[in-house]
Amino acid sequence: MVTLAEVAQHAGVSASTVSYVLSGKRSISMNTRQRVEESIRELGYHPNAGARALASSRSNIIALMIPLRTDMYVPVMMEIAIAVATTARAHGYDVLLLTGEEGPDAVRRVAGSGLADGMILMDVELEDERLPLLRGGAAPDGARPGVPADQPAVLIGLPADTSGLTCVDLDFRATGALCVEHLAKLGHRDVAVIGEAPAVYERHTGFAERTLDGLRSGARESGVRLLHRPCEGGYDAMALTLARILDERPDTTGFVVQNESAVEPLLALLRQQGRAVPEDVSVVAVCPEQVAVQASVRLTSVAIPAQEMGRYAVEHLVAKLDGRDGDEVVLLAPELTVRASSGPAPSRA
Amino acid sequence: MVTLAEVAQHAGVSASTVSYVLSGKRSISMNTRQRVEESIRELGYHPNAGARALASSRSNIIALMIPLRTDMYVPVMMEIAIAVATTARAHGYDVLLLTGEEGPDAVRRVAGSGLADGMILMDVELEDERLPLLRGGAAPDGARPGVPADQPAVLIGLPADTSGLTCVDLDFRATGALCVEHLAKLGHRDVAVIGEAPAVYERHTGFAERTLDGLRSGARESGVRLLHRPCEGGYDAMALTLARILDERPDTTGFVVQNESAVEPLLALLRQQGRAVPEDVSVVAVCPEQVAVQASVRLTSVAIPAQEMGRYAVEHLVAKLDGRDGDEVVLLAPELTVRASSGPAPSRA
DNA sequence: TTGAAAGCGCTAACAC
DNA sequence: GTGTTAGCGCTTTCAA
Repeated sequence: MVTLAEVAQHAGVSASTVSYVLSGKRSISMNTRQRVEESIRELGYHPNAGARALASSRSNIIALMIPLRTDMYVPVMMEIAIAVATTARAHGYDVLLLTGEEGPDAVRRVAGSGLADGMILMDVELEDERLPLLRGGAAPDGARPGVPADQPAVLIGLPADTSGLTCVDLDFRATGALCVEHLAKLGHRDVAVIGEAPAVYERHTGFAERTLDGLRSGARESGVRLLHRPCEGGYDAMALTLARILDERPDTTGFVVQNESAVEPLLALLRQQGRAVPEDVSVVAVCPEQVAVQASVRLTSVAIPAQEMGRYAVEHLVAKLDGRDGDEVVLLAPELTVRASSGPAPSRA
Repeated sequence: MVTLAEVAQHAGVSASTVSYVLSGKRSISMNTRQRVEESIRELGYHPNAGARALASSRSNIIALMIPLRTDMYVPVMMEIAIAVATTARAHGYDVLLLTGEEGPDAVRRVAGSGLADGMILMDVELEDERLPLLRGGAAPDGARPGVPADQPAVLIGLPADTSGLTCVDLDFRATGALCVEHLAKLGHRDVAVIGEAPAVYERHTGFAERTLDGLRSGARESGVRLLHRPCEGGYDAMALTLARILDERPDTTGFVVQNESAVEPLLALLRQQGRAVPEDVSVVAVCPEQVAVQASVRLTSVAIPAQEMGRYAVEHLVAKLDGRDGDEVVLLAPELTVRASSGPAPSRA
């Protein structure tokens, strides 16, 4: 293994000079810099991560905590993870992948061991157990043992109480409102919402409830009747859900879907029943762009900006680590793209 | 920050004793052990990862390199990643997430810096650029600069030349054979294969080509006529592909699909054309279990054992790191589950 | 069964 | 613009 000392010797300079060439923290003469860089290349030197972390108290690693379950938004998760990894690298950080499995312990472990300099949490619940560990130093009375004052973190998602936290998310409230408004403007009076699996609501994931809020208040304002039904993914579950909906509200002409794995089943079922999209019924989806354009009917949809969220999260975290940035809640504005699945409500029979 | 020295002082023992309590590398009296453990708990001590890595030359981190592109198998990737993370934790390792973006440089960087003790590579191409860096110490003439003799690694996927490498994968050749044989036994004589996107073949990803091999040799043996068409995901692409297939081989009654995002479109299109599944045509898929059971017709399929591959990869890697295991190629036997999408070929008109 | 002490490879004062 | 040096917190001989 090549060490910094060996590089220094090879280049005929001191160890610190090599270190400073690498970090750029002090000015180096043209000549010296070149000799050092040449030696580095020639010897194939790579700074030792452990030694660096020990000496500098910075690991240059960001931890990303992803949900263990895969009952929702798998492609979104993946896209976020990739965006996080890519953006992190661009800022000189590597990414440590944690699953939700360990829960709050993972936060303690990673923060306590200095494994990562900061963390990004996905799938945040409204009252998330991990949050107390992350909130800025305001410990009520004295330090809690084993809990560092303040672990720099960014949440992707919005908990109930955001004080002392930095969060990034799509504005799901506005998203919900936008969806009903679109349908209302087209003359739809009865709208059904096909939501995530019941489990998603039960664990009080913020985004699902906030979308519902937005849908409801939007419906109130535009005089639309709303019916909300959670739905497991897949064809069979969707068939049952749809039957129930049409049973309770036969006049339903608008659908808002927030469940990727219900999209295609819904379209297939509507086709089977002879309900044309968008002539008889309109469908608006909240889903990744790719799902919307690959569906059997190109879907009017609000895209989930996965990449953007991942990028934002990293950039805010890096800013925080550099002391350039404080707590902040960023809600990305939803954008509704009209495609082939929504149109004017049919005139009543 | 709590250090080992502080714990030692608190417990009234030496630093090395605390270290040995933690590592279990030498026997400690009941009494001492308990005092130390008590101090650790009381002070909320977490060993510093950097210091540990520096002193022991082991980071206890496994690097996982995932593909950057998301043109295929997203849920599979995700499932593997989660399985890797979970299994790694169970063995005391954390997981560093690398994207394919950096290519071979990532291997050099991670290996050279001692950031990770070993790596797991996904999406391996037949002639992968990263492989020369991983192959066991057999450098032809002298060491190559910057390349450690042997970076412990496990591939998920199979390159053309597996010498000096450890690999885990589904036996895609057998998978292909199994699929045609199933259809052949049911009396199908014309089978069409709907494959991955052309890009997947162009970059010579092993699994796609090996599946095709298996399909072809299976077809030869059972006297089945085979037509293979790559296909981008989505409804429109599938429509075109299907039209071409039925144009060239109107008697096609069997389909093998190896492209998740073509499955549902195919089923919808067949329905639209009045071809009943499985009465008129049979469909066999190579896809994750979840996709098969959630489809609009429950699919006869060969499952992609994502979890199992992830787990295997970690366990082999850990064994290697402990010097318990050498190079090895493990091919998991495919299992075909018969569901509702395949049945006897219709008698010829 | 335990302690003392020498590093691991690097960073960042401090000195010139 | 460059060199010297004292740690960073842990592991692991060596010695008792």
